[in-house]
Amino acid sequence: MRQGRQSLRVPIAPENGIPGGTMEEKTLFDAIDTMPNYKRVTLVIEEQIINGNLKPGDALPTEHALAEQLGVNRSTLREGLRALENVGLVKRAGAKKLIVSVPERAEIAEYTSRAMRLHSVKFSELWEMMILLEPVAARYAAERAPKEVLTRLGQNVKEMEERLHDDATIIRLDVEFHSLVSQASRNRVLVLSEEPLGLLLYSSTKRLYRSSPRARYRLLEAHRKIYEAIAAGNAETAETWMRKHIEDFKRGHVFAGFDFHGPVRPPSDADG
Amino acid sequence: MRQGRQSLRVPIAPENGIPGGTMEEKTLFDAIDTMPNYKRVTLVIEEQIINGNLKPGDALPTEHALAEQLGVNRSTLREGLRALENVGLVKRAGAKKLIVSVPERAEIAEYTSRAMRLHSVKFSELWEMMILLEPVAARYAAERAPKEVLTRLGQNVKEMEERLHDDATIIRLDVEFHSLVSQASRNRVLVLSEEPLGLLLYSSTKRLYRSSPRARYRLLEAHRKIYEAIAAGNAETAETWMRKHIEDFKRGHVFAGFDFHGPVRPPSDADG
DNA sequence: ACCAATTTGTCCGTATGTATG
DNA sequence: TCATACATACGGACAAATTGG
Repeated sequence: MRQGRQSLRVPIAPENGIPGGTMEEKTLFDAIDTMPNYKRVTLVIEEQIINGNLKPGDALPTEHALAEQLGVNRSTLREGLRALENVGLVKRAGAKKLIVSVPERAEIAEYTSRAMRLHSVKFSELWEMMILLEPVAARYAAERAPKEVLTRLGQNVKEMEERLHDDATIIRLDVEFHSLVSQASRNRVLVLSEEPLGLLLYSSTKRLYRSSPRARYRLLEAHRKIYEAIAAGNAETAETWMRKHIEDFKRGHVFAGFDFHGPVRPPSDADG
Repeated sequence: MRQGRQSLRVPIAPENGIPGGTMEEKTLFDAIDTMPNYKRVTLVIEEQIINGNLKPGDALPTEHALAEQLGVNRSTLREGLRALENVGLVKRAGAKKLIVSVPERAEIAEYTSRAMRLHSVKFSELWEMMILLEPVAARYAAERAPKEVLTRLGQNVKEMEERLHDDATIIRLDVEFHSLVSQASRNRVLVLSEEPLGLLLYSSTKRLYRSSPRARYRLLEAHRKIYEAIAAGNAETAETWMRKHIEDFKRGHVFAGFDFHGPVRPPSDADG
């Protein structure tokens, strides 16, 4: 294959004179590459981003220019770009040009939660992680929460008070609350580990609050206590309440008849 | 744009009669879409995978067939496919056909660790997460380790004994050891959260063992103790030793003159 | 082991809507 | 307003590799 003879002029892209065959005549030139050019495009650009030659915010050359520089056709180049785009390493800035970017929290969380769902992780696995992360996040939050996150946390609680009977909203707020707590911990690794959990639980949580009318009051009360503890800088209390909250969540889950050791349900239908 | 008038024949792909403008003349047709077709291709296929209509292992139709079904040009379809390929949702099965797949542990870890690195997370953030996850992983491992993982753990320790002075190897084994412990915990969420940490620490760990000759002995000793505790089913001991191990790691790191609150270094040079 | 059909990888040329100057 | 540049999208083409007889 490869009609146009010009291959990528990149460090590791040999001219590939020997068509990647299945046999080896000599062990001299043992085995190598044969990687579609579109993939090489992805790799070289990715590399430039990772090693810092291309920094987030930098605008990429036009497709035409890039294609010419790399010595591939624009179609080929585009295939390579799409791959990067989908991973969040490049992004459109104004319909026109592409800029280098860093995958954002939300994207990462979505990617991870999807992966977990596809692996059919069990509710128990998820919960074990929650009971581990959330209380500590609350503790750190009480110790270090930035003012603006604290403010948003307060708004979150208030909004939940006001819209306590709007199912879709309280679940969104619930996920957001926990995300905010982790953000308040000022530990981005913690945030990136916590956020996918909320997304994964989205659907089962929805079913929970639909089936148990009193659950939402307990939810609100817990959030309020946790928020107050964090706002007061009381690490112990924040952690303790969060732990209770997570344990309560499990009880509610089991009580509502869900299988603790069953797989987390896919978000299937009606999850706007 | 969009020369060929035929848009995707998918649930949520409206014929898009109104060119996506920036103004709205009526609130009647409020706002929507205007999404490149290649992206829709990505989304529809992704959706089919997530909701289970396409199961891992299933072979996708040929590009020609797919393009026809979706009503787009093959080039467009390919762009959409590349995006999926890069995220691990589809994969090549023998140069010819694409099969649906689930992103594997390794891929997910790589993606996540790259994202964390691009976010310039600090060593302190990483370490806080380690001191949280690793001891618990060790505890669970002691309680539930499957035999084969236990075996691999033993092999890991033995191999480290034998190749204690091969820098590249001990670091690989170190990362592997912790990954194995998390796998032994039988909690895949834990695994997916733990693995990226090891990858991120790769480079700084390497520098650590180069600069501190005695560190590797402490490393081996700790791994041995942890392994024995896990093998004996002694949860307390396993957890305790792991905690010591992680704290020791921090001490070594600081002692070697690294900035605890500095960013984790990029893997830059020489990281085979 | 060879041939024929299929499929992928790659390229070219072109049309069109949109944004920028 | 108009011209230009650029991204999206299409159609057609062909070489190489695979697959099935």
